[in-house]
Amino acid sequence: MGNSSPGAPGNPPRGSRRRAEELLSVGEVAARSGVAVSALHFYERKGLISSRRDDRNQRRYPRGVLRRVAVVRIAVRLGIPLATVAHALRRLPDERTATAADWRRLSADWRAELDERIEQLQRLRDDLDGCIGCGCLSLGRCSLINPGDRLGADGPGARTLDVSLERTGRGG
Amino acid sequence: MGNSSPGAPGNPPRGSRRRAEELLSVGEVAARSGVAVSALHFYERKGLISSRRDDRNQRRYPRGVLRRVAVVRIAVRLGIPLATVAHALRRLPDERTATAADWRRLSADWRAELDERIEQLQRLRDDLDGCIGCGCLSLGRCSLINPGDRLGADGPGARTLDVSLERTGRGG
DNA sequence: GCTTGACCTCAACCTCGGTTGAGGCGCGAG
DNA sequence: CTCGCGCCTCAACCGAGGTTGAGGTCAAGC
Repeated sequence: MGNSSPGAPGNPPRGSRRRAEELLSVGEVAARSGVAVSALHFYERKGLISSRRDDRNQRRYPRGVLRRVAVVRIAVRLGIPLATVAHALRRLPDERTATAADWRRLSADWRAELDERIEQLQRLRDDLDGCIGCGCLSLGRCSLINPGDRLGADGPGARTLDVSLERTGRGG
Repeated sequence: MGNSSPGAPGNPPRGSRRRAEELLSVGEVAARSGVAVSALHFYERKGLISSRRDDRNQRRYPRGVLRRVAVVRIAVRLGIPLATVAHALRRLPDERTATAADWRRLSADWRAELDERIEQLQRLRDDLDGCIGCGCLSLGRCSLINPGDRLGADGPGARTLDVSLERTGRGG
């Protein structure tokens, strides 16, 4: 990132002053969105955005792409996997630039996700608070942990640390 | 995971009934903590836990390792990088099994981290709420996004989407 | 006395969200 | 004419957090 000035000296909208319908080059999108060109390519491969090509095979984006990119960045920050975002965005028309209702649906969905994640963290925090209170991340009593330490001195073992919350979803 | 029954038929605490000072085999730690053996090896490589070896070169863990593992799992769920956790845990004595004060310090630190992360998500949520209200993830007005879409029709470009929050810390 | 099972090591592979680099095209400026 | 840049493609790599597999040791059990 951090190359030339805006306005892209060289090629983009040859012989026209900027207009509402104007198409953006990848560099312009990068500059305006703050997202690296490489990331835009990546998003395109992942089906998060799409482009037409001009006579020189260069990507041309309708301005609506800025919204999409913004949405993608937000989703990433919310911890939503790109595949999920791609799925959601695929229901939007490529060209229609998406209606208010489209975005409303997405943002409402993510709001729910966010709520859930916040709640999980808050539960975790409350548990942690209990532990600070007792001063030991108290095994055996603590709701965060409950392996067989003091408790299971000889018991039938295999208590997992599983503390509700399954959203980490790793393991490949 | 999900192999044999607890008690590890084969080798572990040969010829002794379980006692408080007893050392655990890696399989036992795995069973009791719910963490895969491979992950325990991994944690050891990363300096999160440590083991002694018995006469057969097999890992033997003091029971305190269960606490450490629990703490590691919690930290992972909090989104704290293992390197950070390792750093924190390195200040604890390997053998001393850690005092209440040790854990208190850690949990207080992480509580602060957690608070911060919760706040970030809440800010995000509030912003998202505004967007649901206006129905468009409203570019140009929205505090989530502010690229040069309707606003910057010809302006000096390069508004990034940067929305406060730097803690995602990616980019390798 | 062979199999089974827990353990060992080391190396390779996985997903996710990208970045980096090599090699090439085409255009406009100097 | 050459330079530089904006773009193109494709492939490799990064770091995090592990998992998987190959190849070997050792003690117990049938």
